[in-house]
Amino acid sequence: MRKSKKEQILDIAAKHFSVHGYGGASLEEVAVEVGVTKPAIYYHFRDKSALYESVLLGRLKRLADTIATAVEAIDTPEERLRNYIETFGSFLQRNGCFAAILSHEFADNGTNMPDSATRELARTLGILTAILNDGIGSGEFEVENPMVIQMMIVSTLIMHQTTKGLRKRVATHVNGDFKVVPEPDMENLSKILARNIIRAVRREEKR
Amino acid sequence: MRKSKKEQILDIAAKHFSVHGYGGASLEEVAVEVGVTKPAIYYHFRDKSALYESVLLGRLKRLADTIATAVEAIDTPEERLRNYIETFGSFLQRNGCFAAILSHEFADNGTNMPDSATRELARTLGILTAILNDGIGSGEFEVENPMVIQMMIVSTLIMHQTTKGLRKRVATHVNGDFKVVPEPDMENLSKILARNIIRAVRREEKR
DNA sequence: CTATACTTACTTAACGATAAGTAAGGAGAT
DNA sequence: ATCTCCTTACTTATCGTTAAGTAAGTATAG
Repeated sequence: MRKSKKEQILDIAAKHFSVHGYGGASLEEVAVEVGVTKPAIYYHFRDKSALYESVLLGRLKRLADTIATAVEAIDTPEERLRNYIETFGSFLQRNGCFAAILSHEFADNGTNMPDSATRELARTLGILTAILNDGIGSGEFEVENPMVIQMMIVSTLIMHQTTKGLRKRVATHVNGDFKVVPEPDMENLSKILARNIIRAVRREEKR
Repeated sequence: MRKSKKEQILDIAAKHFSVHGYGGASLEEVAVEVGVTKPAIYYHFRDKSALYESVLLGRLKRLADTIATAVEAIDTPEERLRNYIETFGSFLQRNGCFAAILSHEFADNGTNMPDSATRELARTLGILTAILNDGIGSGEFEVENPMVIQMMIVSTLIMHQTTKGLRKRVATHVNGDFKVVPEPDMENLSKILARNIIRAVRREEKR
């Protein structure tokens, strides 16, 4: 069965928000790509911010749910941490526009984020905090400041996805004589990141 | 001696670009805050993109220079890596608007970045790549993919600076029963980050 | 079975605000 | 008299948003 106009608007809008951010996205352009006129959007959504909230909140809810169910079955903090990072990464990969939307939101310091969205974000980050605290409590982890580990994980995953084009341009100017390492795809990145994070938090005496 | 109008425009524009990004910043608002009219900006700069390039390039050049001179005197890869991260961090702290401008640029995938700017960014990142490769060559480091380490460092430093307000809002919704760790300031963050990164890249056998 | 009433899902047209950019002119110093 | 550094006044384009109208479908009453 074909998608309803409302679903199409949500999909196309997500794409435009991810490329241009909330302020930069044009409802006119969204409407044209959907094949309707601009006021048709206003029939389905109260205003631009309501459309944005709908786009953002759905993805944030699914992210938190996906991670929560993926992580709950696992026993050891180390494996839960690994799973958290890899699940986060594969979610970003499966939901193409999502990382870029978050990226814009971070750059804007959350100016256009409704409270409902920060709530879901808090849920996602809370799971990570719990994992880290578990590991610290059991003596498996040694963490100076969990927030720093959070930033290392979340910002790396999101930035990797978002800055793909920019990195390609930057690589043009690299005049190193060393071999260029191939760009990891999202799945590889999250696995490598997970290993690096675990090396950083694992207790020294245990190694 | 007082600042010239041109310097004032550059300063105020940097602030506006950092808050709203390239597309979101209004030259009218910049002009009002400087105390001139909009065409006065066009007297000093060809157009909006030229003003932006001037703002961005100056900072990127100083960043690369600052890091290059800070790092060159140091011998061991580990200490050079630590110094790179801490110098990067303190530069971001001293240049308030810079992290947010970069953050917007990353979110936009470098759409508004002139080639001159990607060149300087490549210089900054090239120094880091060289340090990592040195450490790998001498057997002190064990790195799966240097690009991942790069992302972990750069994105964490920038995101920490940029998302301060958002993190505060998110923290409101955290319903954990564990004690809340105090937010590290930029100096502490870069020190903690440096220690974490070094734990991640230091060779296992050497520990 | 059909006329009436109402809803759904839009379109056309236009509003006020604001954006980047420009042409022309003027004040003040050299 | 000319150069520097602006201002006034404007154009063109686009933005989010709203008002008003309409074709098509559905539920209901007679």
